[in-house]
Amino acid sequence: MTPERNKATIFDVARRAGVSIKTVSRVVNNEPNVRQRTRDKVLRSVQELRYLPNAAARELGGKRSRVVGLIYENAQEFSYLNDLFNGALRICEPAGYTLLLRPLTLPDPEIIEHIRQFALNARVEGFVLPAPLGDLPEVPALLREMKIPFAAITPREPAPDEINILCNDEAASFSLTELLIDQGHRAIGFIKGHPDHGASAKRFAGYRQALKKNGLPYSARLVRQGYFDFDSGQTAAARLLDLPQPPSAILASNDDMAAGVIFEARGRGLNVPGDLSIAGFDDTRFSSRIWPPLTTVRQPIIRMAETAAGLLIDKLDGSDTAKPEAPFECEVVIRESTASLA
Amino acid sequence: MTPERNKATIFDVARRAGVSIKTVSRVVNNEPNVRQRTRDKVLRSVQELRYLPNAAARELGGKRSRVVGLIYENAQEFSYLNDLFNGALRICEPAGYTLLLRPLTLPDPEIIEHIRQFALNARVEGFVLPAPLGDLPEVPALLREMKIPFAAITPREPAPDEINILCNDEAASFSLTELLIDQGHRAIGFIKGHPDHGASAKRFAGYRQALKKNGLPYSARLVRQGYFDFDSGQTAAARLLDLPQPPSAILASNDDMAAGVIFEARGRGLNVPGDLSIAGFDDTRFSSRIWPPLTTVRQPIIRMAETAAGLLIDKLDGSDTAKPEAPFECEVVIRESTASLA
DNA sequence: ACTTTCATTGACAACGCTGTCAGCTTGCTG
DNA sequence: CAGCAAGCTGACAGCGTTGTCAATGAAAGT
Repeated sequence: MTPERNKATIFDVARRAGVSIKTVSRVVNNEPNVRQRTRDKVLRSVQELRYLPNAAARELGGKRSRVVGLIYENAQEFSYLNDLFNGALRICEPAGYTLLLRPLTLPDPEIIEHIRQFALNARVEGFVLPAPLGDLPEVPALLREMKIPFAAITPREPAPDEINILCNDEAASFSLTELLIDQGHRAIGFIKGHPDHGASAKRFAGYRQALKKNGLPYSARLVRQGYFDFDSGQTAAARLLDLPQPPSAILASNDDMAAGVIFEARGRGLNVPGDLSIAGFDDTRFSSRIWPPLTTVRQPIIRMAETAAGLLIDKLDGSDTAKPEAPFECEVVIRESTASLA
Repeated sequence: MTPERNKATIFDVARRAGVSIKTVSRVVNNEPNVRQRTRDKVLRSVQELRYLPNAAARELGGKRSRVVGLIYENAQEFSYLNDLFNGALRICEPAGYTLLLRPLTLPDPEIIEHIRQFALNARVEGFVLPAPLGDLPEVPALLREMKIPFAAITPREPAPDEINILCNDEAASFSLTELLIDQGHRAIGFIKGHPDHGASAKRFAGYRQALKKNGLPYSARLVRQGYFDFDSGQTAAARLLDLPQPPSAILASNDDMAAGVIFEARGRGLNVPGDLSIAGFDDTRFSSRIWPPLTTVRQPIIRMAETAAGLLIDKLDGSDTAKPEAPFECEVVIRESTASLA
């Protein structure tokens, strides 16, 4: 347990293994054309000396920084960001990549310049690009111009030649709406998400399809525009509840807005779910911690982030297995904010 | 608007300015002993070429990585982490430092090894060490052994020779308790925080002092151990409310637990704050989004993180102005979860 | 056995910066 | 005006890798 500082260089390893530094380099980088016996010798030497390649020298010599950037909209739900980061980190770290975060505040007229500076300063080799950044046309455009590959997480429209991580938002929204219909609800309010997010349109589409399939009329009066934040959810709910014939259930495009709906309902003395059923999307940290706990949809964000980072690294490492991923499955989580119509 | 890639090296700058690369290096690093005229010439050349020093070369040549590490307990409240990161980043980025995050899951018998590996792999020059990591004795011990300076945020006991960022937890807890007393509450329940957090003891101390100063008896029956998570808050609340003479107000040592208290109270059909006043600590994202919105205490975490990062960088840069910081002020935020006793 | 080919290995020059140290200026002292 | 210190500047050697290319060894074909 000597507290020895990381000291050994490639020369030490080479000498101990009786080979040249170049051979050590080959082994460490998993390059071909090294005899198995030589490889073993070197690996043993590496282990014994606890050799760790010097990242700075590696970058200077070889042009590869092994830095993956994760840019995100700062207004995003924290638990989403946390999952995103943890998932990506779980892949990057063991693969010897550094994961760098960069929050962005939208709207930002200079966003392109910010990203460009970040990419340059941090020598980012590839980006993980979560929604809604992948939906802003200028961001993918910039990255393509800079020839930096990226993995987009739930982009509005998947870019060919790039990595795309999708999930079946639409199907989940469909299921959630059907759940409410099955519970006897006929007038189901819907609060749309932020128009800049690709997910918004998909969730709305799922809602409409479920109505259609179940023979319920679509009424524009029951649909309000929201922006994924608490306040817009509350406002939209107020307007829905002010209708002469208010809905008996409200489906919000995310949990923050659903929390706003609950807030508004309780403020009016309404009983949830007795007087009003409420459902959301995302299963954020507090979805199960508010009263009543929220019926919602859970995305496997950690796994999506892992996959994004994994495919990105594969691409950076050149082991290009370019197989399009199947969409991830969202899961409806039924809690107590929804109930059968009395 | 040429999309020119970052190309210029120190040689290009030197040639254009008609000086040696060493002089450019001096100017870029703000070293002394450069005539003002020369400095200007170089700076102009730097600007014209949009010169950006190559970080890898800098580290390799100079032994300085300019990496600041932020390690944290993964179970921490997301909004706390988010503020922490944003605050630190706001200082690190313009100062030319890279801020690297590393979540840690506690308890972890190998935590020391994990931190050591991270420090070595990422060549971390200094750490920002938020609670509760600063309270684990082995963590500061390791960093001292590795001779890596750190800035501890709200550690249980400030380490001399290190940077300590404090806040007046105790005074805030005192104020919050007095608020309840002023509202007429006499039986005030208290839910302690996780014993590993230094803040827990301070918050508890403030509670006791307020009782004492106002001539109220301290009753151990009204105090329960919690662990900063929702469930422990709910459990503790259940036991307090089961008492033959339950409290009319409950003070939880953080908002997660306070949310648990609300959850439990509502589950029992209690009216908040009519039948039970509830207050928390931290002012997390959902404190104002649950019903009723929570009376709580807000720490200026962003500013604390900024200060931590700033002082740390000063230390790393050698501009050692070693002035002990005054504690930051917490602010009591009064919302609707507390009310006067009828 | 004698090429030819390909797998394996090594020597050495980058990579772009900082540290060291020596040399040149300048300004001041006596 | 010599002498000296302090201020300023530059030449050059690393720093620890990877890329290039040449050298060597082994396998395969004739």
